[in-house]
Amino acid sequence: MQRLSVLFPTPLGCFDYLSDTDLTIGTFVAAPFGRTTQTGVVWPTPPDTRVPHEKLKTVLPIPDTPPLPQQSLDFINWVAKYTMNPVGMVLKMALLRGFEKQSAHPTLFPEPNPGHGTIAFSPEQEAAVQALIASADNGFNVSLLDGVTGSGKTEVYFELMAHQLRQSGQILVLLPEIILTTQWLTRFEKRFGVRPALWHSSLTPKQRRDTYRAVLNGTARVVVGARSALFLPFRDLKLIIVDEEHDSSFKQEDGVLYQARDMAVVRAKIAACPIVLSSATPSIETYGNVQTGRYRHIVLPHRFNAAVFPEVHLIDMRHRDKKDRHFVSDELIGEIQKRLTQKEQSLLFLNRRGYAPLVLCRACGERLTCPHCAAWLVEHKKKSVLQCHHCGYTRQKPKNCPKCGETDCFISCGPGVERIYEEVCARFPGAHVEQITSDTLASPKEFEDIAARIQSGAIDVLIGTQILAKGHDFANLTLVGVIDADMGLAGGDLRAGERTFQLLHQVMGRAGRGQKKGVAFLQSYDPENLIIQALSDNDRSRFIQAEMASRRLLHMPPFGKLAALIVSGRDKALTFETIAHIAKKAPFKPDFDVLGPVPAPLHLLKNKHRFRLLIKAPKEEKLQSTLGTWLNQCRIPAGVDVRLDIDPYSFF
DNA sequence: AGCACGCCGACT
DNA sequence: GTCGGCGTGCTC
Repeated sequence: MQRLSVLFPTPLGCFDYLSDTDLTIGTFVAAPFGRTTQTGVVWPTPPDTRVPHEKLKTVLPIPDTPPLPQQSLDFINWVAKYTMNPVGMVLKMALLRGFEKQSAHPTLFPEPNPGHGTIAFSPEQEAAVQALIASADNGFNVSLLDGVTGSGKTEVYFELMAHQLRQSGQILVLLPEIILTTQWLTRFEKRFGVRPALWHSSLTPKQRRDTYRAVLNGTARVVVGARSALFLPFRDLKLIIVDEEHDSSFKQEDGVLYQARDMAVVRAKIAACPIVLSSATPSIETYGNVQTGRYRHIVLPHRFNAAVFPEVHLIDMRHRDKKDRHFVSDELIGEIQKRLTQKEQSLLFLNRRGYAPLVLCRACGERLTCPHCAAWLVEHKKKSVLQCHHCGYTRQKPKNCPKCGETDCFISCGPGVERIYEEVCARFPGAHVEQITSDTLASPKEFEDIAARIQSGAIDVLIGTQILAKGHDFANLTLVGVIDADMGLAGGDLRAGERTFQLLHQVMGRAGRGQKKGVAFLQSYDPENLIIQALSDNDRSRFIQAEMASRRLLHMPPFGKLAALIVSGRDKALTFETIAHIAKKAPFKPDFDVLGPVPAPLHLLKNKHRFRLLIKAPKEEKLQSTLGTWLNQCRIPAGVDVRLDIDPYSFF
């Protein structure tokens, strides 16, 4: 009888069990746990001899299932330590509920053929390909593939994938969920003759199971997925690609908080394989790693087919007639008119769902807010409701003001996509106008349908949120209008400038992807702002230099480390007491700054009061161990939740 | 994390 | 008189 440690996908840590047969580390087992049987994994932690032998129960291995590879175990342990989460919670991300049973007719994943649809490269692309291939067999190394929109980055990394496919092993491609679209897959299929294995949120349970198994037994050679694909149990990983590496959706914002792009680099290191980060607007962190020489820089400076980045025009909204109630300026209206005449398409971008972000009483000024969050209710005219975008709370628009009782007194303030839609429809009654946001689209299928209609020319003006910013090229789209370029800059968190630059750059790049030249317009109330200026001059290096300089000055990433501590609870006083107590016990060290406590910008979320600390430390600081020792000295009362966000991206 | 047991308020 | 709220205790 062998005594062994078993880890479950729970925050509990390892439990000791017995086994009749010798089980290797990583074996999946069915273990009696309490009154149920749970699936766990034989873990390399030494068994705890203090647990008396007679308490131990016996596990059985799950039949016909290869063990979790050692590299997966190492990765899970590493991520747990780095993000300061229980190992079991990280294991939970690497397990698939219900994978134990096998499909009667499992989907097979055909081998992608590296020689299928080879294409001719520009000299620039060829050089990039050669540079990547030259170090492909040198074990772990990181390359930034840095190329403007339309420069052919995808084809370049496809070629590296082909090189790897001619040898052995598996390849992981991470994409932001939103660009896992037919268009990307079509390109893959053209190049490799088959579809890759996919991993994203709308797979069916069977697809999930089959894919998980195929990754585990090595028959899936190429897996393309959103961030969670990083935790799939690859048995022989030989290459990782992270496309759109700057994309903020790589940061997981609930449960275990992690940055998939950074963890992908760690995963590659564990696999001793190369990793390529690809972007037209690299993140400041990645750029920092290029400057220090940790990452190699491979540049594709030109658009393919001689297409150029659209000419950008700033529209200064400060000089408008005060009586003008429209949100789309006359200049932009004129440009749309031109496109309609020329039978070309226009895209208006506004990163705000609904009709109006705020509804207030004309009589007393009362703002309608969510009863569970410190947030305004957003008016949705189409569904004729008011909605909280943070917790989903929905209500009808009241007849009377809850404060002063006045009847029919509400005014809608500010624009959302629906309102721009209404305005454009009113201005161009004959045009085909369509709005696209996450709440007008029920499924990826619906998005494909709309994309096909855009492609066919059935739509003249598109109005949408960031769902439109990436993934699809529309050849006849020649005008992009950004309704509120300053929107993301408000609030001023650490990455506001970076996010705005990346998002708007990407949106503007949608114009002129075909043969015709594109134009972009930025409506701004702050046209002298450095970010807006860099965008309008299409001057990325100016933006990067300014951002780097300010981060260096403030000891912010990548020049220092950052962590956020968020304390939340139903009882406001108790929650504040807890964070005050934690703040008081903060270690005193040179350059170790604890800022706060402050109420979180969303100080009430889902009926929980929230306070924050921001921790700033030098780059050399062993942040996790310092935080661990510190928090171990703090008593956390029941009903209060303390979370750590290492390398935070959001500050709400 | 789940899921039990265990004591105090509003309903048939 | 019950149904059910969530407080704390346990899982090898």
